[in-house]
Amino acid sequence: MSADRPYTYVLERLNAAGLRPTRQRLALAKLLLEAGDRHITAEQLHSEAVAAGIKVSLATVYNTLHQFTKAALLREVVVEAGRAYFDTNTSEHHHLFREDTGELSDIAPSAIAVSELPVPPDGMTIDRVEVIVRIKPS
Amino acid sequence: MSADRPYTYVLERLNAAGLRPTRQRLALAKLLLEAGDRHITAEQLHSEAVAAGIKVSLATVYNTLHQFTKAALLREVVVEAGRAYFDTNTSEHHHLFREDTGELSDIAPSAIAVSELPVPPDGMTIDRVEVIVRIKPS
DNA sequence: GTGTTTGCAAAGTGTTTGCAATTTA
DNA sequence: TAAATTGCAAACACTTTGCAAACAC
Repeated sequence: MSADRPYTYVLERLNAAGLRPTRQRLALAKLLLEAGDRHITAEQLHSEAVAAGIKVSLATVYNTLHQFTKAALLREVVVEAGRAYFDTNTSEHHHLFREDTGELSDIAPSAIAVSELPVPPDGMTIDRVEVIVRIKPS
Repeated sequence: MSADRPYTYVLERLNAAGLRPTRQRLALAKLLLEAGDRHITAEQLHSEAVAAGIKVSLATVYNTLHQFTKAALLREVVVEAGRAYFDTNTSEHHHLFREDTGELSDIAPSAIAVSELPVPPDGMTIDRVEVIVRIKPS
């Protein structure tokens, strides 16, 4: 959410998804989308929101994250069993995951070339291809 | 664990990891490694073991899976938040994941070419590169 | 015998859900 | 006012842990 398109972008997406622009959703969208590309868990976002004085429950944060994901404002990334990360970068790209800290960052799609993808079985289509580069202290 | 190396392989690995070849560990190893490449969750393996008349608790299955992973008999694969899969194929390869059924299968490393990997930050090394091709009904 | 392993049940995580109260259009 | 949304607490699925009994060497 850059300065020159204040809420229009979010409002459009919410509207397209049939979601009312409530106080909580707008506040969370602001936290999520104003600071550039982010990778965040529900707990982290909830803490941030509370710290910022936004009255919102963890349950609503979870609901909102999933609604935003469905509305294409976010993308879910699975790197650790038992923790869901949400990525504000919804364009095609890959991930670098620091196993010691749980820190997740983007890798530009151009930085990794994936070729010769398998042909999916009949009646199936490729939803997406994820590349996760896992790094750890050497 | 093929017919011509009955328990030697498992015994060696357990030994190398300082793990005693107990009834439970040997039985689980047999289930895991005798049937070729498998992708299995702790619950699934526990069910199989119980069905096969092996007396083992779910806690022990979890412990054993992690010990086997540390001993390089298994590899853990993360494809879904909140569920851990263990792969009996420990060599380098990629995965095809059916999002509707949770079914996981291997993709030969030769089937996907990953190039131009990013250089890890200082003091970090690439632990591994995972490619997950997610498919769903079209 | 001594140290390891097991099993149970309890505790822990992260996430989802039911429902009354609140808010939005 | 009608329908959507929220918050709480309870329920959930999966996983880990503490500790006494059982087992391996």
